[in-house]
Amino acid sequence: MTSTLGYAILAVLARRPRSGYDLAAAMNRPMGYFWTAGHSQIHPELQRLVAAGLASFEQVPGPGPQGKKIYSPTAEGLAALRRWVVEPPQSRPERDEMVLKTYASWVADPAELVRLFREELAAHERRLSAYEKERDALPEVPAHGSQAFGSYAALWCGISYERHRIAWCRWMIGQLGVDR
Amino acid sequence: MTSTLGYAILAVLARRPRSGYDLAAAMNRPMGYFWTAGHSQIHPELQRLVAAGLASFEQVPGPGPQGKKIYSPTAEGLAALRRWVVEPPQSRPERDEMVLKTYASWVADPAELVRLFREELAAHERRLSAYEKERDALPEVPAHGSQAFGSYAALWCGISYERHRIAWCRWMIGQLGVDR
DNA sequence: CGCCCCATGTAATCGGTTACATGATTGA
DNA sequence: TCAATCATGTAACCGATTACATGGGGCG
Repeated sequence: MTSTLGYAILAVLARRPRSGYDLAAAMNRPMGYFWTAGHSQIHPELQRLVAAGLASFEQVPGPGPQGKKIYSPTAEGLAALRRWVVEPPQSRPERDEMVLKTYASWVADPAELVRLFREELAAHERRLSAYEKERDALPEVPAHGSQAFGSYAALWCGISYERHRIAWCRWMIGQLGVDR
Repeated sequence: MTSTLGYAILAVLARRPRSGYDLAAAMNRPMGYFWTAGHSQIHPELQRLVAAGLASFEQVPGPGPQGKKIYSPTAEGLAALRRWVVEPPQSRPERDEMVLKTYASWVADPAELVRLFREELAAHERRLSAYEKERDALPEVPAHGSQAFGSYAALWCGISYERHRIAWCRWMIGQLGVDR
């Protein structure tokens, strides 16, 4: 019906109507952990959603040349989101630069590789702390059907991912340090 | 010096010189697990690498209108690859459609969600088996500095990732099944 | 003879990023 | 009055995907 970006926008608007500006801010953080979009992508997509009858807006006074527009999903937009959520995801090809470097790591200097993976390890540890802090601000086991459940489940995935990545970095550092 | 695609190509050619066709095949499997490129992307990039002095080719007879071209990295190309491997990766924004669906899952039907995550779980279990099979074909602990080390370390990451994803799917299925 | 695999290329299109452009409100 | 923040948009560019285009070699 619409692009994945369109559904990402509907997913945010379904939680609370807001302006394109606030939408861009939400897609920076916290949603930016798993989906990002700049305002130059969001504004045209909002126009398309309105044209397709999936979203509507209310013009209210405020800053900016023409005031601001508060967007909401229409009933049709909400129904489309509900359908899209349970559809199988379209597989997009993986592109992981760190794994690519690892694949070619046999040509590189081990000491430099250890430095690289130590930096990577520290970055993932920082992200893990940030995720855990956000999770601890949510109810222990949010009821399914509540917005908090969506946030909690996404954070669970992020925390698990960072732990996997941390374990990998530690293993690499151990391997590279062993025989030298 | 060149694009990430260029380094991906150099990483494959550093293991063994080959034609653009074989390069495309390698980037489909097994390398396609973490980096992909079609032949329509590879051929122009090879021309750029040659123009930049990072790769060279030898024309040999074979099928195709003008025979085939076997590409190799030049000494300069290998040096560039060695430098690139230990540089910090340029952070590309995450885009995970499954997590996006999860974030919006509070609007959807729980029974349909369970079906979705069961399908996802099965797909990750299949991939895990494939990775483990490939890993078992490699030496137990490949010596660092050998090509097998790069393959082994990339597979270690893939296996760890699939396990993380499997744990997440199982947790989601458990959560959605509990209270109904 | 026809089909599949090998082999190399270009063109059109699409999603996303960066840069350009404008202007109102708020508060120091 | 000046700067930061709020606010909305367009244009240029870039990487990647899909489609178009050509043709040789091997095999049934």
